[in-house]
Amino acid sequence: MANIFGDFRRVLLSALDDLVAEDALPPGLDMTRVAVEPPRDPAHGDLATNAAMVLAGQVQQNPMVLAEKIAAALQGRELATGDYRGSGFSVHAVKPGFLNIRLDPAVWHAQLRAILEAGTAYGDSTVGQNERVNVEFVSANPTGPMHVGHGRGAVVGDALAALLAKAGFAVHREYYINDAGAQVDALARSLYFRYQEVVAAQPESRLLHSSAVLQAALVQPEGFYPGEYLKDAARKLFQRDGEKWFDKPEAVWLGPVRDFAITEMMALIRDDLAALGVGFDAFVSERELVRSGAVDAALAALTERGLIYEGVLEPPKGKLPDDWEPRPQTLFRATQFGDEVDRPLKKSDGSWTYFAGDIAYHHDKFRRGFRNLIDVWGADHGGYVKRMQAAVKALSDGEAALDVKLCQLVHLFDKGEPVRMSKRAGTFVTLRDVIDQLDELAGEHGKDVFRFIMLTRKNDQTLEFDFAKVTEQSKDNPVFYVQYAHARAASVMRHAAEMLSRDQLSDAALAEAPLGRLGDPLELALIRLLASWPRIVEGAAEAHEPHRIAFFLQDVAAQFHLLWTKGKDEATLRFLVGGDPELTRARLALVRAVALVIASGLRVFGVDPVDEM
RNA sequence: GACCCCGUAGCUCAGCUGGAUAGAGCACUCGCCUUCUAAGCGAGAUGUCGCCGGUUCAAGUCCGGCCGGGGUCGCCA
Repeated sequence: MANIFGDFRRVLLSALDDLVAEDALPPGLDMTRVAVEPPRDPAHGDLATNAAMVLAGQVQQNPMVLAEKIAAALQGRELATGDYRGSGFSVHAVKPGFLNIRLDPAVWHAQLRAILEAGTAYGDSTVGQNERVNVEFVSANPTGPMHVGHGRGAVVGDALAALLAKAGFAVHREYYINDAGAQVDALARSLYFRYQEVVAAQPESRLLHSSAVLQAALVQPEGFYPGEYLKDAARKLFQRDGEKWFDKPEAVWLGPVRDFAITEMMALIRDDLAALGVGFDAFVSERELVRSGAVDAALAALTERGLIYEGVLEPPKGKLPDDWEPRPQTLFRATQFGDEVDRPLKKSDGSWTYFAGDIAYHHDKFRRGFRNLIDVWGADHGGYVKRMQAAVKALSDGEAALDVKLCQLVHLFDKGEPVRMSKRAGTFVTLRDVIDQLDELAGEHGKDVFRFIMLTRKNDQTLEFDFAKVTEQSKDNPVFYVQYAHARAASVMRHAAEMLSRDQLSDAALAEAPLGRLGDPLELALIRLLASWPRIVEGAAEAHEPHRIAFFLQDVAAQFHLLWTKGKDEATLRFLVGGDPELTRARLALVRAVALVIASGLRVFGVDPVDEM
C-alpha cells in the first residue's frame, strides 16, 4: 500500500548514508527518532522531517547548518518507489532546523489513483504482521438485558477489533460469561420466585388449593432481580417443565433452574448484540473453565513460581466493612508485579473468587497462543486493572501484555434534559430501548447512530448522548455530517450518469482519468487528507484508539463539503463541468475517493454508509 | 489514606505517542444563500493548556509535587 511518509523516509535515509560516505557525517548515527510527518501547517509543505534536529546533538553541529547540508544532499533526488516513481520534490531548511518538503502534485495524483484501485481496502496495513490479538469485551453478567454502558463497551471493543484487523493483526473477539459466582445463584432464585408466581396463577394447578398460602409464603430472595424479563423466562420454564420444581427443595432445583436462567439471559444478550451488529468468535464460560480444571492449572502455574501463599491482609483503608475480621487466606503476590496489595483467590466458603477465575481465563488465552491481550471494561472496574495485569505478567513470565480500555459512563439526555434512570422506579433504560428509540427517530439506522456516537469520545471520557442531538439533521451532528458527505458523493455520481457512460464511471475507469487536471489548492488539500488515511489507521491501531477515526471522518466530510460549497460560488470548481468531460472525470475520481475513504472508515465502525438521505 | 481517570476558548471536546504561531464545533458579531441534493457558506473575536518545579534544541504532550472533579478500595462480579 502506498505510504508516502515511509517512502520519503527511505529517500531521506539514503541521502544521509551518502553524507556519511562523503565523511560529512560520522557513521553509526541513531536514526530511530528521525521522523517524516505531515506538518500541522499546510504552508510548511507536504512533508516535514526533524532529521537535522535529532542528529544535531549526536554530531555536535548546529541544526540549521546540518539542515542545509541535508537539504543539499536531497536536491535532485526522486522518489524511487510507489506509483509516483520518478516524481520530484523541493526541500527547504527552515527556522529551528526543520526540513520542509513540497512534493510534485503528481505524487498526490498517484495517491488518488491508489485509493480508487484499492477501494474500501484502502488504508489496510501490514503493521500488525498477522500477529494475534485477543480482544475481550462486553462480558456482561448473564443476569439481564444489556444496558447502555454495555453498549458502549460493545461498540468500542468491536471497532477496536475491526481497526486492528484493518491494521494487519489477526484478531479474535471474545466474550467472557460470568456464570459461576453468587450472582447467577441470585438470578436462579429470582427466576424461581417468578416461576412460583406462574405456577400459583395456574387455575388448574393441583396446588391451587394452597395458592393463597403459597402467595403469602413467596419471599423475594436476597439480591432479587426485579426486571420484567424474568417473568417471560419463568413462563418459558413453566412451559418446559410444568410444576416439576414447585414443591422441591432448593438443592434440587437450583442447578437446573440456574442453567435455564443463564441460557435465557445469554439469549437476551445475544439478541441485543445482534441488534448492535456485534459478533464474537468465542463465548467463554467461567463455569466451564472451573469445571475443566483451568483454575487449578493456573493456580498450579503460579504456585510453581512461588507466587501463592497463605497470609493475612491488612484491613482496607477508608471505610472499613462492618464484618471485617483478619483471617488467613490464599493470596497471589500481585505486589511483585506492581499492584498495591496481594490479592485473595478463595472466598471464605472455599470457592474461588472472581479474580481466580479471571486469572484462569487469561492464562487460558495465553496458552491458546495469544501474547497481545486487550480487555474492554467499565470504568467501575478500574481498581481491578493492576491485579489483572500483574497476573498476566506473572503467568506469561512477562511474555504477554494486557491493555485494559476502561469505558466511562454514558449520560443519556433528551433535548438537553437528563434521562433519569432508576431500576427501582422502572425507568431503567436498556440498550434495546435506546436503539429502538433511535430507529424511530433516525429511520431504521438506530444502531449506526449509536455506534458512531459511541466512538466520538475517547473511551476514558464520559459521553453525553442526547437523543435529539444525535438524530438531528445538521452540521452539529457528526453522524449526519459524515453520512451526508457520503450521500452527497453518491448523488454527484448519479448526476454524472447523465453526462458520462456507465463504463466511464467505474472506479477502474476513473483511476485512469487525467488526474493531473486536479490542481486547485482545495482539491490537493482534500487528496492529502485522504492520503493520510493509512497513517491514521496505523496510529489509531497502535494506540488502541478507535475514536481517532471518528475525528478523521469528520475532517474528510468537512473538507469535502467545503469543496462542494465552493462550487456554488465558482462554477469552475464544480465537479460536473459541462463541455469538459476529461476534467469532470478527474473531479469524479476525487468524489469517488472521498466516498471510498468514508466507507472504509465507517466499515471499521460497523456503520453502513448511506447513498441517499 | 491509597490507587486509577479527568482538568485545553464562555460551552462540548480534538490535539496524530515531544515539534514550528495550540485547533474544531456550538454560542457571539457582521455579511452571503433562486443553480451538481436542500438540511447552509464566508469573515471576525476568543486561551496563565489547573498550579509549581524538572528533563531537552523543543513540553498541552514525558517525570516529580501540589490543587480541584469523578471512580474504586478483603471473602461482589
